[in-house]
Amino acid sequence: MSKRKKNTNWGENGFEDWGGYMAAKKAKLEEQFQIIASTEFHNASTLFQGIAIFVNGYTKPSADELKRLMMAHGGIYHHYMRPRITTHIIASNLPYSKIVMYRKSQHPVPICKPEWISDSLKAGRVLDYQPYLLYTNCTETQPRLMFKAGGTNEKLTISSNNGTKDQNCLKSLSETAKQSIKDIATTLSVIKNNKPLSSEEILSENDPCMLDNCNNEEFTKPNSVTFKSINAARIVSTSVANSSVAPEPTKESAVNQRQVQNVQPKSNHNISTQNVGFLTEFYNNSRLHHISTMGATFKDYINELRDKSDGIFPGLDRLKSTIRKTQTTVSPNGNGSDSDTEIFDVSDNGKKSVGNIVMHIDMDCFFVSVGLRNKPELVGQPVAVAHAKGNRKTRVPTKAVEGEVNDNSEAEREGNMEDDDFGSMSEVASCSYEARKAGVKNGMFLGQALKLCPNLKTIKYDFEGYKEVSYALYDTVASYTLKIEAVSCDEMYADCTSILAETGLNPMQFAKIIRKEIRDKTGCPVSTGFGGNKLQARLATKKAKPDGQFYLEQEMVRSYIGSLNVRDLPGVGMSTTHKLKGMLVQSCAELRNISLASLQKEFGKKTGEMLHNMSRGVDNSKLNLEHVRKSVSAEVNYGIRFKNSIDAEDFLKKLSVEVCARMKKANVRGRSVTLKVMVRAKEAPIETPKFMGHGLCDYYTKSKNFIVAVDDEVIVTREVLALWTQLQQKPEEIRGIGIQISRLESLRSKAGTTNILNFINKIKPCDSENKQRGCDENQLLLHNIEVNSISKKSDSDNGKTENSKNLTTFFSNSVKKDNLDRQRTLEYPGLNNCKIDDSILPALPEDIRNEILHAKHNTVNFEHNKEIQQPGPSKMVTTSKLNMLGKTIQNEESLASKTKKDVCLSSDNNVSNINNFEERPAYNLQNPFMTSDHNNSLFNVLMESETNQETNILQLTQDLDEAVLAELPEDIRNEILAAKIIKKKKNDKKGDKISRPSEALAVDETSSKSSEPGQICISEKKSSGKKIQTSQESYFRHTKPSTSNSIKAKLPPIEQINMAVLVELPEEIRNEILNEYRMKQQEETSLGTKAEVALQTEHNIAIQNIWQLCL
DNA sequence: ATCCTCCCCTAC
DNA sequence: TAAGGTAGGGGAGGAT
Ligand SMILES: Nc1ccn([C@H]2C[C@H](O)[C@@H](COP(=O)(O)OP(=O)(O)OP(=O)(O)O)O2)c(=O)n1
Ligand SMILES: [Mg+2]
Ligand SMILES: [Mg+2]
Repeated sequence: MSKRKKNTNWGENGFEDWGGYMAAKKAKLEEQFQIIASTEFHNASTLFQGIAIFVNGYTKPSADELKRLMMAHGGIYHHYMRPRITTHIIASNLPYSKIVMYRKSQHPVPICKPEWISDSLKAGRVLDYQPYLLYTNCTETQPRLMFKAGGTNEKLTISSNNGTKDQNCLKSLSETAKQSIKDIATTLSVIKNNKPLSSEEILSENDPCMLDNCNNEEFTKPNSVTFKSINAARIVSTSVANSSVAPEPTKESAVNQRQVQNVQPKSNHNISTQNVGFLTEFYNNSRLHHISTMGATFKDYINELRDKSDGIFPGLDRLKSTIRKTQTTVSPNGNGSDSDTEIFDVSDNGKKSVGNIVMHIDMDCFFVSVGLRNKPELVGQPVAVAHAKGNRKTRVPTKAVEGEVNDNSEAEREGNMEDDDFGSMSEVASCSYEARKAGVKNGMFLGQALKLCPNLKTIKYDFEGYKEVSYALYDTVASYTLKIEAVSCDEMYADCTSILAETGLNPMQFAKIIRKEIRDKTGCPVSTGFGGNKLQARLATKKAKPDGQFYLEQEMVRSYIGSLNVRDLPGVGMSTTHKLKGMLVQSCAELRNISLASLQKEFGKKTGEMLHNMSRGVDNSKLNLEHVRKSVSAEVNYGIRFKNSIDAEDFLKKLSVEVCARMKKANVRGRSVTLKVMVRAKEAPIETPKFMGHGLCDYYTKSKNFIVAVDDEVIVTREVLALWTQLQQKPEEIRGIGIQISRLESLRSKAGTTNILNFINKIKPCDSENKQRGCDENQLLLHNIEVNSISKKSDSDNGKTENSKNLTTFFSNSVKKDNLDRQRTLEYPGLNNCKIDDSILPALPEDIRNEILHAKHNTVNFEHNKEIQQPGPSKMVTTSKLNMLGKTIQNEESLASKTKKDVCLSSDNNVSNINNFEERPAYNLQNPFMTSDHNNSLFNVLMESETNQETNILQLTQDLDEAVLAELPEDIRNEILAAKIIKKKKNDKKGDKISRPSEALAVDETSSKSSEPGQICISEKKSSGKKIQTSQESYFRHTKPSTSNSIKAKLPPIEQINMAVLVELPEEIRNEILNEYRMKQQEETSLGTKAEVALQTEHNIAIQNIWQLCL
């Protein structure tokens, strides 16, 4: 087992600052979102008027869906329990402790199953909730746990009360099942200890047993109270053979099998992609996923509140009236000694009318504070939130864990851990201020944290709790103002200028009030900072913490900020700090001594200026009040272990579906998809230091553009799989996968391309080039080549980033390992430098082999050879042509070959696009081989294509379906569409009647079943691809087939035409299309069929309106 | 100049 | 064991 690389790069105590890693990624929300019905809300129903629900925990339908249902039918949805306001709690499963809690609350409300909502909806009236009460007869509808005992392999299974067996239970218990375990355990625990356990703890406590075999040491712990309790609770234990345990035994990876041998009974953690429910399980447990999605949630939430705002701010109004009352009762000279009245003493304020006042507010050690709400005994102690308990090094689990807290001081950990052995590699999400005194920091490995603070207690996550507290936080602030910029789930900026002006309070007074309010509502401490701008406010918060407040007044700005370390400045992280250190700058005061010019030279124009300004407390940025999302992504870099490409593709599909679900949820579509894979670095061990982590990796990205914004999972999945194919990575080496969608367009009218203004604005004034292209059918072939790029970087555990060259993974995978160490770089297509072992050639696919052989014989020097010899500053290696080949050049990275690493292949390297993706025959057929002018073999292929070009084009356009179109570069696609219109027009003139929707504008007839109308996906690639196109253009310029003249096409309904398509068209063509529709509309109008064009979505209505304007 | 793409860096 | 995600700002360097 290799050790983590030391963080030699970053002196200081660097490690904790990196948290041990570079940022990594994950993705995925509950698959439950897929069950969301596409409920339409056109008719304002008042079915649920007067009902205000709070959804607790996992439900089906999901909380999200319930929220939609309530809002659509006149009900109210509360994000957290609001005594006296919430009328019903909705839950499918609730831990006993929570039920008790709710029942003993001052204003108990019924706890109903979500079916009450859905059934009421079905019935069209609000049904009596009595039959839907949760736990009136507890086990009635709950699954029952079947604990299979005996033998060495014990598995939990569940059987629901109707007797059907959960097929997946062996691998991963359903949410409800887990909940049931919690419930029972909680109940019994309450009975035994007279003290309820939190659901998180119980679940976590039992997780290893639930998800794994039950020979887990955890299970044999003498004090495994909860588990024994469960056993006592009619949970049947039965023995299950391994083979029957794993529905897909073939999915056991080598790694897992090894583990199976080491750890005696077979491991069946739902912790890698080898397991069925992995994605959900992972996301359910990923703190980073949770804080990310919660961050997005609250940004949206603020937008939503602002949209719906009636301009009334209850909190502010209440405050104002309180102040008025106080003013009348308290003497105006403000000598009241009582703090409560002092707060409202406004008499001294207002004299110094400062400018804007920004408040920054941030919960103190958020996760810990939330977790400690019901563990008062731990307040004041060093506490950390982490998944593990820090017992990794404990040989004998002698320690009795009383469910709740893990007191590590009593744990018997192995004595001296090596310097770079951190013990538990579970990460500390948040730690209390007591722990911070010992040097513990957020993001640190638990093992290291324990070294610094042996008394550290760990507590479990409570994601539901975080969300509730966050909502309370946001609602509270939002009751004073909506000039809020959400930063994260525990943090925001608010412009308090008007609040302070209206109330007459000074910042500290207001801080006291709002902090108290938040603390009362949430039970968690919160700190606030005030200043003249965001920067000052945030730095003030730093001083305020913990549980405090601070107003950084102008006269203090300079001295206060000067005393700070540069690292304290927001935006200054490890890298910047390190660079500054090299400039002998440590404090902000020292930073001020560096000239603006120097800073800009070192860090770039804007960053330099930022540093310059920040060191002086200057920050001109405004609060970002209207947040607009620019990308949607999902990635997982944990637990990724593929045994074969089926595994990999399977996961890619799931992840694709996930990003699509996120797009839909965010009401956006994207025009670009990027696949990122993390690949085990050659020198990295197969088994990562961190359990199921990604370890030291290289990573590759590859992207594709669509012509029209897309959120269809079929399209996205297909493209992602195509990208995956092209990346040509060994599935076994993959350690992380990410899919990002960018170039978003909002489906809400905002500023997408569906807006007529954008439509018009986007029309390029100079379309001469467009015309030229529109007429040049040769481009069809020329452009029909995917030009993608692959980039690679190295990612190391210690966060140090080493850039490396691109790799032809194909070769890297094929070539003998020994050769890999040498720089048998395939400098493509300058293959004269290639050091490919000839012995591998026979193993290559014929076409590739031929290509290589041809290339090798070609000794012409390419321009890029010069570039290769120059150590350029570019760390990026663009390998467009190679990608098209489906291969990447692999330049073996070595630290010694820094210059080689910086090779930048010029983009006139060409490559054929050998893409065997079986679902796209037409595409493959039409893909010419691309080549440099010097590459004869490829040249010939190209010429061959060219020979039949005209025919091909016609075939292409005739047989075109969406799948094919999807693959085409944007330009080509436009041309095809345009050509079809033209053709159609010609045909029409000959007598063909225009009629109904058809394939013409690409809304495929063949795949419309799976994809939404108007979604057209087109692959394209710019940047490096452009050069290729250019060279090809010159190549084909001599051939100029007439525009298609035998294309049959019908006019699709207006609503199926996406504006984005039209926008891209040359004006000439666009006008023709518009004319067509004018004609059509006249026809339809005269026929009275116009009404048939019933548009259902807002989107389409918008489009229709646009058309009304156009026509 | 200004755009675009592919990154790196940062924050929570 | 362990759950290393996600979004945005901006720089480099090439295309226009
Ligand atoms: N590396 C990190 C940093 C933060 N978080 C989570 C847990 C934190 O509680 C929450 C909020 O982050 P903060 O930066 O606000 O940190 P805390 O709230 O924990 O402490 P502070 O009092 O410094 O705000 O985000 C995390 O999981 N991993
Ligand atoms: Mg915080
Ligand atoms: Mg925070």
